[in-house]
Amino acid sequence: MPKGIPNPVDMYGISPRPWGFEVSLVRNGVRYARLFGHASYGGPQQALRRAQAWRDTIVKEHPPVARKDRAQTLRSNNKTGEPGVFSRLSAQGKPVAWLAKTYLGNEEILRAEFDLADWGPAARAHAIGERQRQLGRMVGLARLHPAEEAIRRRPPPDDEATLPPKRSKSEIVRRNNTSGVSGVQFKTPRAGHPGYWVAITYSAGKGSVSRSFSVRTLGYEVARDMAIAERQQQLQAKTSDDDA
DNA sequence: TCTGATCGCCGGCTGTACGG
DNA sequence: CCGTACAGCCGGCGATCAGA
Repeated sequence: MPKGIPNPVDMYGISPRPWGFEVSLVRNGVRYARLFGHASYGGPQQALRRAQAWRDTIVKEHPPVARKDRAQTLRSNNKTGEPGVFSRLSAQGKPVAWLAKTYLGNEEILRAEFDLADWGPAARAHAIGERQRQLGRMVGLARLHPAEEAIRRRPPPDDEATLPPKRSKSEIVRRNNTSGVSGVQFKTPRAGHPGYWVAITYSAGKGSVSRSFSVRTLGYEVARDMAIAERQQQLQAKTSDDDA
């Protein structure tokens, strides 16, 4: 998707990633971003639905500013101190008239001009008053994306609870995992060796703890099951340490 | 110990709206 | 018609973590 062109409605604020989806929205200069990995949310479809649900809550919690408010913020290039009010100069650089201008939409731009020749020094005040009347016709919120308003009106989905909860990193079985259990590996140090099962768990700042279960003494199945049970214990020790 | 995957964070680029 | 601000989209960097 090229830059600047809005995403399709379903994908508003959502960028596909090789590993999942990224949601990124900006409201009033504040950025709201979160990542939804395939692995963490139980597959591409579930990750996308989680991403869309989170995007929708952000859209609902942070509606765009009212167009009327936005139109009244003073810009850095404003010279008159009054948004939407400016003067027209003659070829010699002398003020000829005061103008009030308000952009209501593509087809409707309000303009009023107060010539100094007709109004004298009151022309500026008239332009300011006219600008206020013009703002009275400006309604609605700033348009951010074709999908934005529809999302804000949409009721929350009722099936969100049926989606699987987010999994922690240690629960994720990686694509290159060969045992089917994260943190559990089967190792054969050399040809002819019957091999052994290893349970290994990493904790930040404390390094890894691991324990091996020999196939020669326990048998393949028992060694594997014991390694899986050991991994469970390692995860429990890790999370209880985190709580402490 | 090395390598690769996940993912949090940040900033650049660009289109649109709007003032001048 | 041009300049500016804002917001969306995109991509990179680096930390964390687990597999090899």
